Amino acid sequence: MAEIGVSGRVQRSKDAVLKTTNELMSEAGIGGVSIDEVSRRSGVAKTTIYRHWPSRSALLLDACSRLGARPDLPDTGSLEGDLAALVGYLTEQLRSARWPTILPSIVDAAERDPEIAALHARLQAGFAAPYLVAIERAKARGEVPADQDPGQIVAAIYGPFFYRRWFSREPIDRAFAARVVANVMAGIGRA
Amino acid sequence: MAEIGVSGRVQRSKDAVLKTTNELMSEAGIGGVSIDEVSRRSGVAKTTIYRHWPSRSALLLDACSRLGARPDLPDTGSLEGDLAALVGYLTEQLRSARWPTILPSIVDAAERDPEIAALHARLQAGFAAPYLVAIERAKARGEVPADQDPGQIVAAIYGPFFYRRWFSREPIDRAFAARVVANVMAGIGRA
DNA sequence: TGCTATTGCTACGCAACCGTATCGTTACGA
DNA sequence: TCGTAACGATACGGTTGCGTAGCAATAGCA
Repeated sequence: MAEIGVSGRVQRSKDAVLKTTNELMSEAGIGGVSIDEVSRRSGVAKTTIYRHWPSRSALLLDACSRLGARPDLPDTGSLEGDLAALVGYLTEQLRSARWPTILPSIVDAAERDPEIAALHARLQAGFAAPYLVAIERAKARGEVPADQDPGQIVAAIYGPFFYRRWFSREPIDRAFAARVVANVMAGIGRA
Repeated sequence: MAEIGVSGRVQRSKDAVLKTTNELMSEAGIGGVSIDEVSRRSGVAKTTIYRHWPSRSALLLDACSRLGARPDLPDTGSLEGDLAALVGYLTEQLRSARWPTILPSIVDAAERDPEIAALHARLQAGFAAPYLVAIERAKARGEVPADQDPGQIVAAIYGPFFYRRWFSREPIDRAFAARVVANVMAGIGRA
């Protein structure tokens, strides 16, 4: 009987496959990942891969679902402080993390594949969550008018960052981040 | 001698191929376009396609380079008015045009393919241009402080729209558009 | 140590796609 | 009308990828 320990043989194989899959995704996009290549690179036999995932898309789904790293929820006492912290983390992630390279693939696939769309929605919710928490707290403190749409604020923050990262491809530094927050705060002030 | 008229035989073939390529791109993404399928759907023989484009990627490049429709440059006399007009056009495009379906593919490919990256940069410049013109005019009128970074403003506008369209997938209506412009104007006021 | 689940290896069959070659057939301008 | 450029149809070779099968090797628990 194979009572699978946390680092049993199965786990080691799975980990190796998932790691290689992630690397390949960031190098070649989702479309550039093939089981044969994952097998070659990871050293795990193709047969074994198919023993753990029923199909290519199942593996990709699995690998993608492990992407979003959550930031610690900051609680500085003011919305501006919380946003500054969150945005600093985002700036760092966009510079060094691996998911920014992969996300466009997911967005593209989500445009047509409903399964990927569902996955994307989950990731998206994870991204937005800490901002929504910060905004709700600010509302509770009376810092933000109750009729303000939180989604609008989140869009005003993430939007410029994502736009720069994937569309205009301009650099994203602290000055940029600070101005995004300042603009958002100005917009809230006048609501 | 084949003096190619505007609607010669060659042009008809090319047009049919490009049209089909565009349809396929919006249905299946760039990665989902194959020459065989384009040939089947368009009725143009594969051989003929290769007579006009040296390779698959050449065809895709060509098709993608014909994407961005330019809006008329508005000139309402105020930045807010110009932005409202431009943003109204953008809202309409995001709802009904075909390029929003295709652009994620381009963004994804641009992440790795330098040729697509160059194409993407050209498209991007076309998108940003009318906004930059409006901002420059506003600066000339003294409506916007001269030290304001135009790129920052463009990001503050496009960002939320693109974020909603491809990331949060929330609806984009006139109310949303109006609030984006209002936020931007508020941010400029405090610069 | 021995038994069993798990893995590796090799080899398939099948499909899709790229890009080329050949040759007969059409459209169209001179 | 007639000649040539452009096109269509078919076939091909090569590559890559998916997913499966069969069997030998191995690791790890009992």
